Amino acid sequence: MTPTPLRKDAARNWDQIVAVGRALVDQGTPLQLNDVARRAGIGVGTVYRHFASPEALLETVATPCLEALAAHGEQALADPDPWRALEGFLTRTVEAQVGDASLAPVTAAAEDVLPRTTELKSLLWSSGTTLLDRARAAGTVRPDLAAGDLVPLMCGIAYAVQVHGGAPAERIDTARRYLATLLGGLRVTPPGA
Amino acid sequence: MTPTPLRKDAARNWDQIVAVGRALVDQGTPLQLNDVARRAGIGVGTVYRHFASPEALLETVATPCLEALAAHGEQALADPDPWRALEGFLTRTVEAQVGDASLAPVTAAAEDVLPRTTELKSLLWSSGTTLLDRARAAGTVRPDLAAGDLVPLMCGIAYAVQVHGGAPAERIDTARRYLATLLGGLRVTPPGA
DNA sequence: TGCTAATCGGATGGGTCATCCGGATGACCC
DNA sequence: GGGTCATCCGGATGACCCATCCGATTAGCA
Repeated sequence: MTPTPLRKDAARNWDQIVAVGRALVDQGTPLQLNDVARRAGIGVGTVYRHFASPEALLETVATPCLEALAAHGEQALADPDPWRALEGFLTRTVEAQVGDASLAPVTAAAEDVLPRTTELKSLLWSSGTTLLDRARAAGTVRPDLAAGDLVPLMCGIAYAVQVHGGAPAERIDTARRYLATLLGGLRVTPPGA
Repeated sequence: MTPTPLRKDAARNWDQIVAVGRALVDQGTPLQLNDVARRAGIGVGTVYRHFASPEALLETVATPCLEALAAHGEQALADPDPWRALEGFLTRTVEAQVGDASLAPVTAAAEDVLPRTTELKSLLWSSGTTLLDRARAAGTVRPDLAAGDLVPLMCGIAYAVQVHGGAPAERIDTARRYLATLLGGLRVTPPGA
């Protein structure tokens, strides 16, 4: 799977670049490869060789979180309650998007630059689609909601939280409130039914 | 109100610039003043004198639509049915955001560059707040939704529609579906109650 | 028609971005 | 342990985009 195991110094620099990228993302600074190189104490050429574009670095930074989400998505399929499974899936996904700034742009992007990202997103959407289909078949969600609506709605919630602003702790609370509102609109039959 | 009535050629150029800006916005091209000048057949300096930044031009382009929304907002206050008034207000606002690409960035921006924009947004938010408060007092909306949530949620819907993509006609349909879902989550008592 | 003040509009300087190539270094084999 | 080679490092470099400034021009007015 790894065509060339990467030389020792190259691997060290790779880690360094990703670490700086993660730090920049966390503090909300837009990724500029020239800037990343300066902060990492590494030549500009090295950074551009490892990551052809800021998007490539961003996707790399987001990969671990995407992997966790994809894993949780597959695991949610085991839940016998269709509505609870969908609810948990959406909750976890939205909270991850709000908590990790690298996720929102990657999930909203129509095109990916890393194959791994495409693969993970495909897995994640596949889980979401199945969960939504199951819930619809059980009659617990609006029938006019298609699988293609799942991603936009989650991105919309994340964006709404961003527009609302506030401290990180407050933002998670906001996200939960917005998601609860949306879920209330998604659900057809009351929870007690 | 108009400190200096603007010279004839200056007014002509102003109109020309706004027209080009409107055209660019409609076709989804990001506003670059240098580019606007070239397309309008006008010197770069002239464009920068009329509009200090791309945001200023964007806000100018969006102003007519904002004025219409603000007018409708005040008019909605006359509706005796609190829920129907709020519903109509949100519907009109979201549809305008989806139909006019200049609106979304302006409404989502925390800071404005034109005083007129700030004034119109303030009017609009004021109407929205009143409508929401009235609906909450009537017990027809979730009690945990604050006035500050109105703008983020509408921007979130508009963003979700954008992520969903598709042709303009399809986008309005998508917007209506998303808004219906959100409204279903907002409402506490069924419409017939 | 001539004067004045405002406007026009391109040439110009600063800044950012991505690339390229000579020097250096790690990996492998003898 | 030493030599050879492929790979990597990293800053200097060129191209591009943006915003400003000032000489030339034109509209408004007596």
